[in-house]
Amino acid sequence: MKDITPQQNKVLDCIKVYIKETGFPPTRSDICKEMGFKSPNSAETHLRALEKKGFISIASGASRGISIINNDIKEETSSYDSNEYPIVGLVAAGSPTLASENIEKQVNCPSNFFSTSFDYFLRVKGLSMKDAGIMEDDLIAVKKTHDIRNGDIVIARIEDEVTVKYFRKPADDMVVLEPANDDFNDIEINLRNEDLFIEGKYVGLIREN
Amino acid sequence: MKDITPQQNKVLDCIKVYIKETGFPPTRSDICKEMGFKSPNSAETHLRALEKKGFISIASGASRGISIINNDIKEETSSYDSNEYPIVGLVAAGSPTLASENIEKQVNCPSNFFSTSFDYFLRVKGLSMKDAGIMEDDLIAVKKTHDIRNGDIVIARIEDEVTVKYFRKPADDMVVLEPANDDFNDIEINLRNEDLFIEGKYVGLIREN
DNA sequence: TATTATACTGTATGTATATTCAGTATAATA
DNA sequence: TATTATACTGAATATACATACAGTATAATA
Repeated sequence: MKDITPQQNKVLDCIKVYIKETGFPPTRSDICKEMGFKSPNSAETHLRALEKKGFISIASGASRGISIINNDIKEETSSYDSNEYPIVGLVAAGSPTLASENIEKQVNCPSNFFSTSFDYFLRVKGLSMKDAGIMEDDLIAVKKTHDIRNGDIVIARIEDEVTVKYFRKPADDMVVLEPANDDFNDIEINLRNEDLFIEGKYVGLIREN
Repeated sequence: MKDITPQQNKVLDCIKVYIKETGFPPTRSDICKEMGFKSPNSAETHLRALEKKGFISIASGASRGISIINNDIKEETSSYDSNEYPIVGLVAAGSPTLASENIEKQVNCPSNFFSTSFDYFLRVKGLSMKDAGIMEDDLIAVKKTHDIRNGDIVIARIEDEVTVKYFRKPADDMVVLEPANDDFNDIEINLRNEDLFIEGKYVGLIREN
């Protein structure tokens, strides 16, 4: 993308405004009216410059054949910084895959809703994290990551069993998954014998009453 | 909005696709190519019908002057049905007013985020509702209402003290506010002697970790 | 110093395009 | 049964539009 001149930027803006207001691009003549030009060729040369620099494309022969080339990545994510996030059911057994059959529904949520970004929601089953304020049917926001520290609440999978627990690693070959409920016992995993997969990290919670 | 015929719907779709692909609306002739018509008047009459029924508007005299009229309410409410909601700090004493000095910040949140609509977020202080999974610093979504049932979690104010508790009304002149934590005691209010104001009802919760 | 990019006015022209008019035919409504 | 809406073909035409050509002027590059 080459540098745009202030005047070319004005023309580009005027095109964008025109499209927003009418639903279709302006003619050379329309641009002249907006910009105060007296010759359609003024618009034409600006359009050719904008095309050359990659800001627009011009359909040859077609009237109003201007289309804005959107290479502004910010634009797409900043204005409506909301996304559809899948809710995955935490079934007693099985990996919480994002395959459509496991997705309860999609919810709209601002992507900066929690200070940490996240990838999906998991519906909690069971009360093993009750004392951490995580109750049955709560939705926890999960960030897919392997950057886990002691004390983090993680979504872990042992064989086919998915669980939400506190993470602690007392030794290189050992992980302890601790519930936040006295009625449950710690899960000790010897990494030499057993397989442990960390699906992600708990970064936030949503509950509906 | 009148009924659209299947053929008119096809034409409308083809216009939408054309705009999506090119960035500008089609001519009558373009529509003919897409739809297989042999006369531009076929497109013209469909356009007039679509205009009459309110699906598009046609700019007279302009080439490619078709614009899609978006009266799809679903579209508007599902995509960007988001609002700014204030976060009010639950101070140990004082009403959680929406006056700006009490507003921690505004957060963007889809207004249909919880199945029940709500008016503001309250930042929780203390652990009196711990066993209900409401922890210190959680944000609870509050709906201003006086429609309270036994067992609802309410935001109540006694004199200048605001608190979140289970609501129970064993008699006409008595209200019991019950914590969800054995370390705390029930609050009994005799409505004849004491003033109780119900600020609203707890309808949802958000926690950030 | 010559060249190129920017920034315009002004005129001209072929064609792209909207739009009207004249028909034909079918199904739905009053 | 008459009327209206739908769904087309086919031709004609005024004009909306892109686009090229001929200039003028200034600032930036090579």
